[in-house]
Amino acid sequence: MPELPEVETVRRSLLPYVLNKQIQSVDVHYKRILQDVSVPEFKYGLRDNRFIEIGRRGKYLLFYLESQHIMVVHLRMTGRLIFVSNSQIPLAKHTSVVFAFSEGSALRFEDQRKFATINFLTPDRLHEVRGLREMGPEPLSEEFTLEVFSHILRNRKAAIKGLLLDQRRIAGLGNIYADESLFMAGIHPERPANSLTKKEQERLYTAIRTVLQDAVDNQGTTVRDYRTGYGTEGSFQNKLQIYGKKGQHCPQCGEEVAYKKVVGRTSHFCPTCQKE
DNA sequence: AAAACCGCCTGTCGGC
DNA sequence: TGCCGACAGGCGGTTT
Repeated sequence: MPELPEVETVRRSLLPYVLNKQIQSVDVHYKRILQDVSVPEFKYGLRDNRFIEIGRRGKYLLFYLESQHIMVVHLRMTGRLIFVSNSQIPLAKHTSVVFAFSEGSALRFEDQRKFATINFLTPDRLHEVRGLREMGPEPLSEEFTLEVFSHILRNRKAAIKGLLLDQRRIAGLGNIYADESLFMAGIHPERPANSLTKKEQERLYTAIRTVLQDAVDNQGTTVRDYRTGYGTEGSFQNKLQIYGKKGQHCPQCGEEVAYKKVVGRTSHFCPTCQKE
Protein backbone atom coordinates (compact mmCIF):
# COMPACT_ATOMS: atom_id res chain seq x y z
CA MET A 1 0.00 0.00 0.00
CA PRO A 2 1.74 3.19 0.95
CA GLU A 3 5.04 3.14 -0.88
CA LEU A 4 7.54 5.97 -1.16
CA PRO A 5 5.31 8.40 -3.13
CA GLU A 6 2.35 7.90 -0.78
CA VAL A 7 4.45 8.27 2.37
CA GLU A 8 6.13 11.36 0.94
CA THR A 9 2.73 12.81 0.09
CA VAL A 10 1.46 12.18 3.60
CA ARG A 11 4.55 13.92 4.95
CA ARG A 12 4.16 16.99 2.76
CA SER A 13 0.41 17.24 3.22
CA LEU A 14 0.66 17.09 7.01
CA LEU A 15 3.45 19.67 7.39
CA PRO A 16 1.28 22.79 7.23
CA TYR A 17 -1.30 21.34 9.61
CA VAL A 18 0.55 19.62 12.42
CA LEU A 19 3.85 21.42 12.87
CA ASN A 20 4.34 23.48 16.02
CA LYS A 21 0.90 22.83 17.42
CA GLN A 22 0.67 21.98 21.07
CA ILE A 23 -0.33 18.37 21.63
CA GLN A 24 -2.95 18.45 24.33
CA SER A 25 -3.54 14.72 24.73
CA VAL A 26 -3.05 11.38 23.04
CA ASP A 27 -5.56 8.53 22.99
CA VAL A 28 -4.34 5.06 22.14
CA HIS A 29 -7.17 2.84 20.93
CA TYR A 30 -4.97 0.01 19.72
CA LYS A 31 -2.08 -0.60 22.12
CA ARG A 32 -0.13 -3.02 19.97
CA ILE A 33 0.66 -0.31 17.46
CA LEU A 34 3.31 0.84 19.98
CA GLN A 35 6.49 -1.18 19.46
CA ASP A 36 8.93 -0.12 22.12
CA VAL A 37 7.06 2.11 24.49
CA SER A 38 4.23 1.68 26.97
CA VAL A 39 0.96 3.55 26.57
CA PRO A 40 1.60 5.78 29.62
CA GLU A 41 5.14 6.61 28.50
CA PHE A 42 3.91 7.43 25.02
CA LYS A 43 1.10 9.66 26.24
CA TYR A 44 3.31 11.38 28.76
CA GLY A 45 6.07 11.85 26.19
CA LEU A 46 3.75 13.62 23.76
CA ARG A 47 1.62 15.70 26.09
CA ASP A 48 2.38 19.43 25.81
CA ASN A 49 4.97 18.54 23.19
CA ARG A 50 5.07 19.69 19.53
CA PHE A 51 6.04 18.14 16.21
CA ILE A 52 8.75 20.45 14.86
CA GLU A 53 9.61 18.56 11.66
CA ILE A 54 8.51 15.52 9.68
CA GLY A 55 11.11 13.50 7.83
CA ARG A 56 10.90 10.42 5.66
CA ARG A 57 13.23 7.50 5.07
CA GLY A 58 11.95 4.85 2.65
CA LYS A 59 8.42 4.12 3.80
CA TYR A 60 9.03 5.42 7.32
CA LEU A 61 7.88 8.78 8.62
CA LEU A 62 9.91 10.45 11.35
CA PHE A 63 8.11 12.97 13.52
CA TYR A 64 10.68 15.10 15.31
CA LEU A 65 9.49 16.51 18.60
CA GLU A 66 10.41 19.63 20.50
CA SER A 67 11.59 17.38 23.34
CA GLN A 68 14.13 15.80 20.92
CA HIS A 69 12.23 12.54 20.87
CA ILE A 70 11.37 10.99 17.52
CA MET A 71 8.12 9.22 16.71
CA VAL A 72 8.78 6.70 13.94
CA VAL A 73 5.71 5.64 11.95
CA HIS A 74 5.27 2.88 9.41
CA LEU A 75 1.87 2.68 7.72
CA ARG A 76 2.36 -0.87 6.37
CA MET A 77 -0.69 -1.93 4.35
CA THR A 78 -3.63 0.18 5.43
CA GLY A 79 -2.34 2.83 7.81
CA ARG A 80 -3.56 6.39 7.36
CA LEU A 81 -2.60 9.63 9.06
CA ILE A 82 -5.41 12.13 8.67
CA PHE A 83 -5.59 15.66 10.01
CA VAL A 84 -9.03 16.84 11.07
CA SER A 85 -9.60 20.49 11.87
CA ASN A 86 -12.46 19.66 14.19
CA SER A 87 -11.96 16.81 16.65
CA GLN A 88 -15.73 16.49 17.08
CA ILE A 89 -15.96 14.64 13.77
CA PRO A 90 -16.80 11.00 14.61
CA LEU A 91 -13.84 8.61 14.65
CA ALA A 92 -13.39 6.13 11.82
CA LYS A 93 -14.00 2.52 12.76
CA HIS A 94 -10.37 1.44 12.86
CA THR A 95 -8.77 4.37 14.64
CA SER A 96 -5.58 3.34 16.43
CA VAL A 97 -4.33 6.62 17.89
CA VAL A 98 -5.59 10.20 18.17
CA PHE A 99 -3.28 13.15 18.76
CA ALA A 100 -5.43 16.04 19.93
CA PHE A 101 -4.08 19.56 19.52
CA SER A 102 -4.92 22.36 21.94
CA GLU A 103 -6.57 24.41 19.19
CA GLY A 104 -9.29 21.75 18.76
CA SER A 105 -7.90 19.96 15.72
CA ALA A 106 -6.39 16.49 15.71
CA LEU A 107 -4.16 14.05 13.88
CA ARG A 108 -5.73 10.61 13.57
CA PHE A 109 -3.97 7.33 12.91
CA GLU A 110 -6.35 4.88 11.28
CA ASP A 111 -5.44 1.33 10.33
CA GLN A 112 -7.90 -1.28 9.19
CA ARG A 113 -5.52 -4.22 9.24
CA LYS A 114 -3.57 -3.14 12.33
CA PHE A 115 -0.14 -3.85 10.85
CA ALA A 116 1.09 -0.29 11.21
CA THR A 117 3.71 0.50 13.85
CA ILE A 118 4.91 3.38 15.99
CA ASN A 119 8.29 3.61 17.71
CA PHE A 120 8.96 6.39 20.15
CA LEU A 121 12.57 6.98 21.04
CA THR A 122 15.49 9.34 21.45
CA PRO A 123 17.84 10.01 18.48
CA ASP A 124 20.64 7.90 19.95
CA ARG A 125 18.30 4.89 19.88
CA LEU A 126 17.05 5.36 16.32
CA HIS A 127 19.23 2.48 15.12
CA GLU A 128 17.07 0.12 17.19
CA VAL A 129 14.45 0.29 14.47
CA ARG A 130 15.83 -2.43 12.27
CA GLY A 131 14.00 -1.52 9.11
CA LEU A 132 15.46 1.96 9.32
CA ARG A 133 18.94 0.83 10.22
CA GLU A 134 19.17 -1.58 7.29
CA MET A 135 17.46 0.66 4.73
CA GLY A 136 19.02 0.91 1.28
CA PRO A 137 19.60 4.19 -0.60
CA GLU A 138 16.82 6.67 -1.33
CA PRO A 139 16.04 6.24 -5.02
CA LEU A 140 15.24 9.92 -5.58
CA SER A 141 18.36 11.20 -3.83
CA GLU A 142 21.60 12.23 -5.49
CA GLU A 143 23.49 9.44 -3.80
CA PHE A 144 21.45 6.92 -5.80
CA THR A 145 23.51 6.93 -8.98
CA LEU A 146 23.51 4.44 -11.83
CA GLU A 147 26.81 3.25 -10.41
CA VAL A 148 25.19 2.51 -7.04
CA PHE A 149 22.26 0.75 -8.69
CA SER A 150 24.57 -1.32 -10.85
CA HIS A 151 26.48 -2.39 -7.76
CA ILE A 152 23.26 -3.50 -6.07
CA LEU A 153 22.45 -5.80 -9.00
CA ARG A 154 25.93 -7.27 -9.20
CA ASN A 155 26.26 -10.96 -8.37
CA ARG A 156 22.60 -11.34 -7.48
CA LYS A 157 20.88 -14.03 -9.42
CA ALA A 158 17.51 -13.67 -7.68
CA ALA A 159 14.53 -12.26 -9.61
CA ILE A 160 14.88 -8.54 -10.23
CA LYS A 161 11.38 -7.94 -8.90
CA GLY A 162 12.29 -9.37 -5.50
CA LEU A 163 15.37 -7.21 -5.34
CA LEU A 164 13.37 -4.07 -6.12
CA LEU A 165 11.01 -4.92 -3.25
CA ASP A 166 13.85 -5.53 -0.78
CA GLN A 167 14.08 -2.38 1.34
CA ARG A 168 17.65 -3.22 2.34
CA ARG A 169 18.71 -2.82 -1.31
CA ILE A 170 16.60 0.15 -2.39
CA ALA A 171 14.28 2.17 -0.17
CA GLY A 172 10.64 2.82 -0.86
CA LEU A 173 9.52 0.60 -3.73
CA GLY A 174 6.51 -1.68 -3.21
CA ASN A 175 4.50 -3.88 -5.51
CA ILE A 176 2.89 -1.12 -7.57
CA TYR A 177 6.01 0.87 -8.41
CA ALA A 178 8.16 -2.22 -8.88
CA ASP A 179 5.75 -3.41 -11.59
CA GLU A 180 5.44 0.04 -13.16
CA SER A 181 9.22 0.53 -13.22
CA LEU A 182 9.86 -2.88 -14.78
CA PHE A 183 7.23 -2.20 -17.43
CA MET A 184 8.66 1.20 -18.30
CA ALA A 185 12.10 -0.38 -18.61
CA GLY A 186 10.79 -3.35 -20.63
CA ILE A 187 12.21 -5.92 -18.23
CA HIS A 188 10.53 -9.17 -17.16
CA PRO A 189 10.06 -9.37 -13.35
CA GLU A 190 11.68 -12.81 -13.14
CA ARG A 191 14.90 -11.89 -14.89
CA PRO A 192 17.89 -12.67 -12.68
CA ALA A 193 19.16 -9.32 -11.38
CA ASN A 194 22.71 -10.00 -12.58
CA SER A 195 21.55 -10.83 -16.12
CA LEU A 196 20.59 -7.26 -16.97
CA THR A 197 22.73 -5.68 -19.64
CA LYS A 198 24.27 -2.26 -19.06
CA LYS A 199 21.53 -0.75 -21.22
CA GLU A 200 18.80 -2.51 -19.26
CA GLN A 201 20.30 -1.41 -15.96
CA GLU A 202 20.25 2.14 -17.21
CA ARG A 203 16.65 1.88 -18.42
CA LEU A 204 15.51 0.42 -15.12
CA TYR A 205 17.42 3.01 -13.11
CA THR A 206 15.80 5.82 -15.07
CA ALA A 207 12.38 4.14 -14.91
CA ILE A 208 12.49 3.83 -11.11
CA ARG A 209 13.29 7.50 -10.69
CA THR A 210 10.83 8.66 -13.32
CA VAL A 211 7.94 6.58 -12.01
CA LEU A 212 8.51 7.51 -8.37
CA GLN A 213 8.88 11.21 -9.12
CA ASP A 214 5.78 11.21 -11.32
CA ALA A 215 3.84 9.44 -8.57
CA VAL A 216 5.00 11.96 -5.96
CA ASP A 217 3.92 14.76 -8.29
CA ASN A 218 0.50 13.10 -8.48
CA GLN A 219 0.06 12.65 -4.71
CA GLY A 220 0.48 8.89 -4.92
CA THR A 221 -1.76 6.03 -6.00
CA THR A 222 -5.12 5.36 -4.37
CA VAL A 223 -6.17 1.81 -5.20
CA ARG A 224 -8.27 1.50 -2.11
CA ASP A 225 -7.14 2.62 1.34
CA TYR A 226 -4.46 5.22 0.80
CA ARG A 227 -5.32 8.87 1.49
CA THR A 228 -3.23 12.02 1.79
CA GLY A 229 -2.82 13.75 5.15
CA TYR A 230 -6.05 15.61 4.68
CA GLY A 231 -8.07 12.67 3.49
CA THR A 232 -8.06 13.10 -0.28
CA GLU A 233 -7.16 10.45 -2.83
CA GLY A 234 -4.00 10.49 -4.92
CA SER A 235 -4.27 10.56 -8.70
CA PHE A 236 -1.46 8.35 -9.97
CA GLN A 237 -3.91 5.42 -10.25
CA ASN A 238 -5.04 7.19 -13.43
CA LYS A 239 -1.54 6.97 -14.85
CA LEU A 240 -0.77 3.33 -14.06
CA GLN A 241 0.38 1.47 -17.17
CA ILE A 242 0.48 -2.15 -16.03
CA TYR A 243 -0.27 -2.61 -12.33
CA GLY A 244 -3.78 -4.00 -11.80
CA LYS A 245 -4.39 -4.29 -15.55
CA LYS A 246 -5.12 -8.01 -15.52
CA GLY A 247 -7.48 -8.85 -18.38
CA GLN A 248 -6.61 -5.63 -20.19
CA HIS A 249 -4.17 -4.91 -22.97
CA CYS A 250 -0.63 -3.56 -22.97
CA PRO A 251 -0.72 0.17 -23.70
CA GLN A 252 2.34 -0.22 -25.92
CA CYS A 253 1.69 -3.31 -28.03
CA GLY A 254 -1.88 -4.40 -27.28
CA GLU A 255 -0.85 -7.83 -25.97
CA GLU A 256 -2.89 -9.17 -23.07
CA VAL A 257 -1.34 -8.27 -19.73
CA ALA A 258 0.18 -11.25 -17.89
CA TYR A 259 -0.50 -11.86 -14.23
CA LYS A 260 1.42 -14.26 -12.02
CA LYS A 261 3.05 -14.65 -8.64
CA VAL A 262 6.69 -13.66 -8.58
CA VAL A 263 8.58 -14.02 -5.30
CA GLY A 264 5.21 -14.47 -3.63
CA ARG A 265 3.73 -11.24 -4.94
CA THR A 266 1.17 -10.69 -7.64
CA SER A 267 2.91 -9.24 -10.65
CA HIS A 268 1.62 -7.61 -13.79
CA PHE A 269 3.69 -7.41 -16.95
CA CYS A 270 3.49 -7.53 -20.72
CA PRO A 271 4.88 -10.84 -22.05
CA THR A 272 5.81 -9.15 -25.32
CA CYS A 273 7.40 -5.91 -24.12
CA GLN A 274 9.01 -7.61 -21.10
CA LYS A 275 10.64 -10.77 -22.46
CA GLU A 276 12.00 -13.34 -20.06
C1' DA B 1 23.55 -15.65 2.12
C1' DA B 2 19.31 -16.15 0.52
C1' DA B 3 14.89 -18.18 -0.40
C1' DA B 4 10.54 -20.07 1.24
C1' DC B 5 7.12 -20.04 4.50
C1' DC B 6 4.14 -18.12 8.30
C1' DG B 7 2.04 -14.71 10.99
C1' DC B 8 0.01 -10.36 11.92
C1' DC B 9 -5.43 -8.33 10.93
C1' DT B 10 -9.76 -6.97 8.49
C1' DG B 11 -12.41 -6.60 4.50
C1' DT B 12 -13.78 -7.86 -0.12
C1' DC B 13 -14.63 -10.68 -3.93
C1' DG B 14 -15.69 -14.74 -6.65
C1' DG B 15 -17.41 -19.35 -6.73
C1' DC B 16 -20.65 -22.56 -5.30
C1' DT C 1 -28.57 -15.22 0.55
C1' DG C 2 -24.83 -17.32 2.81
C1' DC C 3 -20.60 -19.66 3.47
C1' DC C 4 -15.69 -20.33 2.40
C1' DG C 5 -11.40 -19.75 0.63
C1' DA C 6 -8.27 -16.74 -1.69
C1' DC C 7 -6.38 -12.53 -1.77
C1' DA C 8 -4.86 -7.44 -0.76
C1' DG C 9 -0.24 -2.17 -1.61
C1' DG C 10 4.37 -4.76 3.96
C1' DC C 11 7.57 -6.74 6.64
C1' DG C 12 9.64 -9.45 10.67
C1' DG C 13 10.81 -14.00 12.28
C1' DT C 14 11.94 -18.74 11.59
C1' DT C 15 13.24 -22.56 8.98
C1' DT C 16 15.46 -24.65 5.09
